[in-house]
Amino acid sequence: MWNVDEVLEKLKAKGYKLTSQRRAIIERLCGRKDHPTAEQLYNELKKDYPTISFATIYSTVQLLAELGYLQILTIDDKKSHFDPTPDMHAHFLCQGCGKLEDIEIIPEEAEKLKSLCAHKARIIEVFIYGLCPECDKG
Amino acid sequence: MWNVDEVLEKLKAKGYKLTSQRRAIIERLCGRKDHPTAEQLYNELKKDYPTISFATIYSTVQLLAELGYLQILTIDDKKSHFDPTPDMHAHFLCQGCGKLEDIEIIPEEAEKLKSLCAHKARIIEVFIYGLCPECDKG
DNA sequence: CTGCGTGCAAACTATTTGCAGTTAC
DNA sequence: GTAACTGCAAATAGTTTGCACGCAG
Repeated sequence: MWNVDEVLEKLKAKGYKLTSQRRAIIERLCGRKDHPTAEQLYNELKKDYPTISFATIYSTVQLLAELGYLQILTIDDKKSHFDPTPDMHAHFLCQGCGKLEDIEIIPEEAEKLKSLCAHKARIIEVFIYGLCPECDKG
Repeated sequence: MWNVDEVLEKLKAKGYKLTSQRRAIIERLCGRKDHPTAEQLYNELKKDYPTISFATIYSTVQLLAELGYLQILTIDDKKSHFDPTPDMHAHFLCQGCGKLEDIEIIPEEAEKLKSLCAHKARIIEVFIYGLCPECDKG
C-alpha cells in the first residue's frame, strides 16, 4: 500500500503541481479499504474544503489511476467506485443490497489470469455478482 | 450456445409475451460473437423495424440477462455492451483503439475463480485492460 | 510571472421512465 | 377483453467541459 508522500513525490517528479486539493484527496484515499464513489469523496472533503468541486475530484482520481495508485471500478453500472488498493483482488457486488466487498486472489492465481491473455495486460479486474449471506437468507 | 426457439420457449414458460420485437432482438443476438451496444442493435434492427425504440431494446436485453442468456458488460465506462455467449470467458479491452475481444478461460480456472468467493456467486466477469498488438507497436 | 489547476455552471449522453396507444393471448 | 408491451418524448444522473480566476512553482 502506498503512502501520501510517495504519491506526492511521484506527482512532483512528473511535473504536476501539488495543490492543497490534490493533497486532501490523496490523504482521504490513503489506506482505505472501502471503495468510495465521487459523491462520497465529495461529501467527505466538503468539510475541510467547502468549495471543492466534482471536476477536481474526477480529474485527480483519473490522474491517480494513470499513475497506478488506484483503479476506477465499473462494477456498478450507475456510478464509478474508486479503489485505492493496487494489489490485485476481486470485487464482489451483492445484487440484493448493493454492498461492494473485496475478495482476495492468491498471487499465483492472478499470474495465471494475466497469462490468459496474449496481449499486453495492464489491469485485470474480476467482478463477482451474487447475493451476500444476509440477502441470500431473505 | 442457445438458439432462438429455446429462448422463446423459456419466455413463454415464464409468462412473457412473444412480441415481434422481442423475436427480432433475440434473432439478432443469436450466435453473435461480437458485443454490440444498444445503439448498434438499434441501428441494425431499424432496417426491419423502423419504429423500434431504445426502451424496447433495453428492456428486452435486461430480460435476457435475467434469464441468463446474455451478460451486460460494464467494461467500457461510457456504454454497455451485450454479450450473448453464456459460457464463461474473459474480456479484453484495448485502451488504444477500444477494440473488445473475448479471451478464453479454461473451465478449471473458472471453477477456481468461483470458489474464491464465500458468497453465492451468480456471475463472474474478468476484464483485462491493455494494448492490443497493433496499438502496442505504434 | 506564467501556466496549470480549480470551481462553477452548463453541456453531454447513455439509460430510464411516464403514458397513451397497441397487441398477444 | 385485458394486462403486458411498445414507442415516443421527457426526465434522470453521473461525468465532462469551457472559461475566468487563483495559486504553485
